[in-house]
This record gives sequence, C-alpha cells and structure tokens, in this order.
Amino acid sequence: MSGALDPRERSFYARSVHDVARDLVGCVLRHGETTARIVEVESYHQEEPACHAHVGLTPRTSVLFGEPGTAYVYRSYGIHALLNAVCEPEGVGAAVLIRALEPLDGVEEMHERRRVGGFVDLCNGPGKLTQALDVELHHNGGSLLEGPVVVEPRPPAWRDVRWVTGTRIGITKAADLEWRFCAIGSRCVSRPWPPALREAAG
DNA sequence: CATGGGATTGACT
DNA sequence: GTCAATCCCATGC
Repeated sequence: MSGALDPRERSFYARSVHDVARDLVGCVLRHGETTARIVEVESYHQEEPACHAHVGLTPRTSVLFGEPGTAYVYRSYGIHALLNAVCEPEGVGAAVLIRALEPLDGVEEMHERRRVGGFVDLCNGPGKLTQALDVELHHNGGSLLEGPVVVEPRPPAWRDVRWVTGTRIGITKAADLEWRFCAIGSRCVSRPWPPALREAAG
C-alpha cells in the first residue's frame, strides 16, 4: 500500500488514468512555498473524444503520450493555464486534470496572485489554482516527481479520504462519462457540485 | 496561410 | 441567467 500509492514514484502514474485520478484526491500539490490539497480531478483518455490526445500524436499532444508523471499544461480559452498529470505507460495518451485545491501553505501569496475573493475562491477552479500557485505554460513537460511543481503523498489525516463521482465539466464531447472525482467534505470543490456531493454534504 | 473551436473566469443584467 | 476576453494549435484550402 505504500510504494505503489506514492506519487513520488513514477509507477504511481504508469497505471489506469482513472485509478491515478482517485488516488490523487487528498494528495498535496506544491510549488515553492505554496501548497494545497487536491480535492477535485477529472480523467481523460485518448480513446475518448474529449481528450486532447484523441487526435493522435501532434506537437501539442506529444507530452500526453510521453513519460507518466509529467506535467501537461495548456492554455484554455486564450487566458487560463490548466494543469494535468500525464498517466498510463509511455505511448498511451492520458492525463488527470487538476480542477480544485484546498489551500494549505502560502495562503497570503495566493491572495496576492489572485487579488480576489475569499479563501474558497483561491483554488476552486482549474484556471484559478494555476494562478494561485503560479503554474504557467513553461511548466509544460516538467516532472511532477522532480519539480518545481510536485505532488506529495496524502497526509495521514487524509489517508482514507472519500470521494464521489460526477460527469466532467465544460466539455461537449463524451459528456456522459462519470470521470470527475470530488473529495467529500471540502468546500473548495468547483461549481457546479455533482449531485452526489450535495447529498453527502447533507 | 486563414479559420474556428475550446478541459474558464469574472463582470454584468 | 448572459457574455466577452484572448491564445494556442489542429485542420483545411
């Protein structure tokens, strides 16, 4: 249970993208002195049309087909940088999109970078969290094992974190797949919350 | 080389 | 609820 589920090992990412997505919930994303807990992710796979890798190997998608544990960062709607973790063995195009975080350390710095909102609004969206942690396009192709942007294991208190599934957000193709995973008990999950999360929250 | 479509957000009605 | 901002890149001529 220890080695195989440690995000500091490359083997952690060289598995089914859905298994990696579930295991990333509760882990900690770090960039310098700013850290935050992953509370929402989505999985994408080349076999399905919402995944960028679905079009095959191009300059844009080459990172997705590369080494597992690599960061895939791309610009969305011309404005926002979105962060993904490349998964599955090399040659398979798949990644986990990091959609929301719960800030832990460097909260002051996050506020300065975001210049808006309260605590919850710092990282409750894929474009928000990259701004808060200062993740940009130049991080594309970098290693999530070696940094500067790294994923650290779940803290003991989050060892048994539970999650619910929902359909992925903001896509038009393959929108019926329940490949969104949200931590139960965090206010920092992005809107709209999946029905199962509202029920779990009571 | 021109075109079109986004894995979003924040401001506004 | 609506809508514009703005850039990368896949595609097609």
